[in-house]
This record gives sequence, C-alpha cells and structure tokens, in this order.
Amino acid sequence: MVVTLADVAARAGVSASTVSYVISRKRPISPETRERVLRAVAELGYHPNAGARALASQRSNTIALMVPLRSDMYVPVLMEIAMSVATAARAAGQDVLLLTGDEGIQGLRRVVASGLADAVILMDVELDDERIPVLRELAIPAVLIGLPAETEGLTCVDLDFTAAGSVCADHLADLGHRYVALLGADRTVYRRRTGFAARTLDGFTRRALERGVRTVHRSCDGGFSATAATVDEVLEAWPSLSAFVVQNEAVVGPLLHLLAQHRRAVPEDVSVVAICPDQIAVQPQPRITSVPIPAEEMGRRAVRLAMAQLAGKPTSGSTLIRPKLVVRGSSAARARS
Amino acid sequence: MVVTLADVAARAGVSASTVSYVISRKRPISPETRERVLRAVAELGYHPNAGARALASQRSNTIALMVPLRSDMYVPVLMEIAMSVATAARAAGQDVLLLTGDEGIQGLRRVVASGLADAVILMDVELDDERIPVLRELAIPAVLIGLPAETEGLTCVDLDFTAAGSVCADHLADLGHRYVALLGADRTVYRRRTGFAARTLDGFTRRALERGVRTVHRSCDGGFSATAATVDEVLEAWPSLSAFVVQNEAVVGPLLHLLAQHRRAVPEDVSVVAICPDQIAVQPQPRITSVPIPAEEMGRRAVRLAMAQLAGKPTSGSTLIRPKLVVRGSSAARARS
DNA sequence: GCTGACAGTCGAAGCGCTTCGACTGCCTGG
DNA sequence: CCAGGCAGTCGAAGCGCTTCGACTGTCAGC
Repeated sequence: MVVTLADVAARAGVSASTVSYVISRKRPISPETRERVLRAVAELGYHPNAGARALASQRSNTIALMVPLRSDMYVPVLMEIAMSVATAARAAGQDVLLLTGDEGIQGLRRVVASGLADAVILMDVELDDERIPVLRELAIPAVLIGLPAETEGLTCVDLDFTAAGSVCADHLADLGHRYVALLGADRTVYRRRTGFAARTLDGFTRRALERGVRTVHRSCDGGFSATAATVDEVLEAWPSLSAFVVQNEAVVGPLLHLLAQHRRAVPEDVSVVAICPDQIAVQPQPRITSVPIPAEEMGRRAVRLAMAQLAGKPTSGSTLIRPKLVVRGSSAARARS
Repeated sequence: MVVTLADVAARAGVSASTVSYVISRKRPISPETRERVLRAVAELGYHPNAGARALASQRSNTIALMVPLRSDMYVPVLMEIAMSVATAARAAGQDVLLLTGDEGIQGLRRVVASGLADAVILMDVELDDERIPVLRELAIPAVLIGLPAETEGLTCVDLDFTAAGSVCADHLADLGHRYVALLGADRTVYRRRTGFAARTLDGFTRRALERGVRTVHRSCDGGFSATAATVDEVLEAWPSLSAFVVQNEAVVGPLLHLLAQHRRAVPEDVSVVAICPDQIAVQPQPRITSVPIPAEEMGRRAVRLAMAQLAGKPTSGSTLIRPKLVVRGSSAARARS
C-alpha cells in the first residue's frame, strides 16, 4: 500500500504528531529529530494524503481555475494564462482544479461547499458577470481576470487597456500622425459586454484629443472580407489617414494584406500599431509595433493575490498592469507630403 | 459552518449511514426514506466534503490532466482537448486536476501518491516519453493522447494519422492528380519525436504508390518565408505538380498566398488538402478541403477510457480515430492539359 | 411451520492527517 | 531557590465520510 504518516513515524522512531510538526513547521522540533524524520520521508517516498490533510486542516491547498468554454479572448492567450496560473500555483504549493465556464454558478458553489478548493480564479469576466454575486455570497478568496463593471470588494487583475489606448495614441502622435483609425474588437465582444474594448477606445480617444490627433473608430469583425469592408470604407472616407491601431488579433493579418493591395507601404505610407499577443505581432513582415497582452504576468499575479487572500491579507481593488509598447517595424514617422 | 452528512441525517430523521447509502446507492433504501433524505439534502444545500469522501473511500473522483507547456500541437487544439476532457469528466462525476508538463515525472508521482487523482490523462505524448515507465510502475489508470513508440499495456487515443494520409492520397487520386506534394510538420516536431508526422507520411506515401500517384515530401517550417522557400523549390522542380497535402497549420495561409503570387488558382490549377483543425480550414478563401483534428472527440474518448479503467475494465490498446475528409472548395479534378 | 434470503436500517470502526493540551526538562529572572 | 517560560515531544480527539457487520421484519419455498 501507500506510505502513511505512521510509517514514517515508526521508521524515524517518533510519534505521528512529531512527523506532522516537522513537515508543517508549526512547532519547534530539534534538529536531530527533524533530520531523522526527513530522512525517513525521503527513504520511504512519503507523500501526505491530500484528502486526509484537507479533512483535518480544512484546507485543500487547491485553487479552482474557471476557464470559459467560449470566449472573447484569443484562445492561445487564454491557454497561456491558464498555464501560468498552474505554474505559479504549484510554485506556491497549491494544486489547480480545472473548472469549465459551463459549470457556471453551480460549479462555484459545489467546489466551495465540498471543500475542493480554497480559492477561485475566474477568467474572462464579463462586465456584469453572474458569478460575482455568488462570489460575494460565498465569501471565498477569489481573483477575477478581467474587469467587471462593479469591482467593490473584489480583487481583479487585468491589463490597463485605458492606458494601452493612450500609449498607442501617444506613440502615433509622437510620430507626427494626425489622422488615426482604431479598429476595435468585433461586435460579439461588445455584445458580450466585456469591458476591455470600451476601455481601450476611451483611453485612445482621450489622449488623441489631447494631442490634437483626429480619430475614427470602427468595430471590426475578424477575417478577410469583414476587414476589407471596414478598411476600404475608412480609407475612402479619410484620405489623409496615416495610421491604424488594431485591437483584434484576427484583423492584423488581413489589414496588412489589404494595405498592400491598396499600395500603401507599411510603415512608409501607413503605420500600424496593435494591442495583441506578441505571437501575432511578430508573425507578419514587417513585425508589428504592439502593446502585448501580458498573459503570463496576469496568471502569476492572480495566483499571488489569491495566496495573499488565503493568508488573510486584504487585497481588494484592481491590479491594472501597465501596458508596455514594443516598437517594431510597422510604425514610423508620418511622411511629409 | 458547512452542512455535513450528520446535519442531513438529523433533518431527515435517519442515521448518517442511511444518508450515505441514499447518495451512493450501494444498498437498498425504501422510497419513502430516500425521498425524505433527498429533500433534506436539497433544503440544506448539502455537498459532500471531498476530502472526507476521498479519505474514507480511497477514491478522489478526480482525473489529473497533464498539459504540456510547450507543444508540437497547435495551441487551440490543445485547449479544445483540455476543455473537452474537463467537460466529459464532469459529466462522469469527476473533477479535473490541471498538471503542467513541467511538473513531469515528479508531478505524476506526487499526484498519485497523495491520492489527489484516481486516473491520469497525458497530452502530447512523445514517441519515447519519459513518463511512460513511471505510469507502468505506478500502475494507475492512465490514458495517453498521442501514440508512443511502444504501446504495450497502455491505453492511447489519437487520430489515425496513417489513415488520414491515405485518405488524402485517395481523394487526390480520385480527382486525377498524378503529382502531389506533402508539406509536413516543421523540423522541431520531428526532432521532438512525436509520431504523427511520420505516420501521416507513411499512410500517404503507401496509398499514393498504390494509386500510381507520384509524391514529394518536404518538412516545412511555419511562417511565410520558410514556406516560400519550400514551395518555390517544389514548384520549380516539379512543374507538373497539381496538388498539395499540408499538415502544418502555420503553412496553410502562406501556401495559399504563395500560390496566388505564382498565379496558380486554387482549386483550378492546384488542389490543396490539409490535415488541420477546422478553424484553420474554414478561414481562407476558398475554404480548405481537410481532415480535421477531432479534438473534442479525443478528449471525450480519453475520459471514457479512463472511466472504464477505473471501473476495472481492461482497455489497453490504441483507439485510433478514423479520419473524416471534409471536401471544401480547395480541391478539384485536375485540369486536363 | 421453519429456513433462508433479502430489503431496509443502524452503530461503530476506521481512512490519514492536524492540532490541542499535557508533560518533561532545562534555563532564566528575581 | 523557586516560579514561570520555552523547547521538544507525545497521546488523543476529532475532521466528515464510507462501509462492514448486525439487527429486524417479510416473504417465498419446501
């Protein structure tokens, strides 16, 4: 059978509780005893039984991670966040329970009531997310990835999309661009009421205004033909347009091809800046100046905040990650004409 | 505090063991009692404590899912499999513990020894995977997604890539193509020694030979320039080439653009068939005739096999999912010239 | 009419761990 | 020189559940 605490205790010639205290460090143990116990642990290959531990200590050492089945986010980013959560959690001695979004509210209740997890991390949070009231009611440590409308008493992590919008506006203003188009997320995102699209737009528009840059905004579906319609329309209506800001992974590629078709060179005639995963930005030729989505950092921070809550530290409030603009080949000073 | 079995028992006026038997259905209970107990469960919102249950029953009702951090697989497919596993597991009353690949062997040992999971599902298995010996040693229910070199005594699930290769060869042979190129996975995949690339090649080459179709095979890195080098070379060397089979997501898009540049119309001049996720196949214009990667089915089957093993049924052997060719706009009869 | 068999229920014994209280020395401060 | 602390250890009491054995009735079979 499996090795138990008692086996270790017998081997080390001490009582079970002593072994427990050696492992948990909750009481002082003499160096010699500690040494003997640890050797027994190693020799026997002891791993504490998770169920027994959870039962006795009322702590599962597990974080539940709720991943949406269908999402506004670009799937690889979702995956990267999830993996980053898993990695960070392990580093903090926690395991990760994978919950799918379709378990919804009941999943949350079940996991908490059954003591499967001590804390919850929710991904792809909507502005008015139905899980939020349940979170409040359950009063369990929780971290949201994304920013709901009402964050009172909640702990959230997200990229500061408002600042990301501003950064893009600044960059293009610095380069002398006077007419810039923002191609936003597709309509389903707005419909789903995830807030980031609106926040980017807000930050972008404000800063552009301050800098004397004229802007147009278009919600733009992904794919070639949808993008074509939007881009053609914008280029026609705004002949002096010299830059695009894009916040939709599925639009970047098509946009570049369309500009080529229109015989507008990037970055000589038109600059392109994107808010997107690096993966997308480095793919085309030229590579795209972008504000990357800090997926890894988001996961890591979420875990850290969850751990802080478990340790009883108050963490409520939003952690907005400062955007970093990475200048690549797709943006340049506006051509003087 | 939380509702316990005892609370339910008290409310229903029965003993704790009776409640347990109502829930587990392991002994007959009279309809009236059952009814009373179930009502108490509902009224109190009872959820059994997972730790206690695991401790007493030696069953965690949890499946560990090991997802690689870096993978040969296309990330969205990985994600789809993972989500499908999670969904299917929940439907079977199991929870899913997320393990990252970098936990490796130790992660497996830990999870098994601590009784965190009853079974393991491994994704992205390599031909000579280091985790396999550990699996054999631990003798725990396990399902591999992917096909290692030696499958003796293991339970595996994968797309039948050999058959997928054959199906593509047949389809193009039926359409009258005599010269077909196979653009395979990039070199890192071969280096990593995941088997699917070789299996596809094998099935494709054999069937092509039988059907009197001449073939070239090129390992092809993703991205525009890498693809360009390969495609240019192949087109030059084989003027009468009239079809491509592609098994690399990152090559499909570039290939189509290159063919356009070369003034070869798809499907009029050149047919293209891919082995790739549907997502990739339906994106370009024309949409690509393809053998989809049945991600959802793979996850579902993996869970089913794991459950069968948990129930004591022998399942060893490989479940190779039969490929289904979906004919779309990118393949057509060879032009008579 | 007696014997099994079986439905239906209960009590109690764990599962493997944590943690509380208690105990023994030994040391320090007054 | 004694009270009080603290390091260091142990035993025992649970944590909330499952499951085994035992018990009481009923009913079918002979």
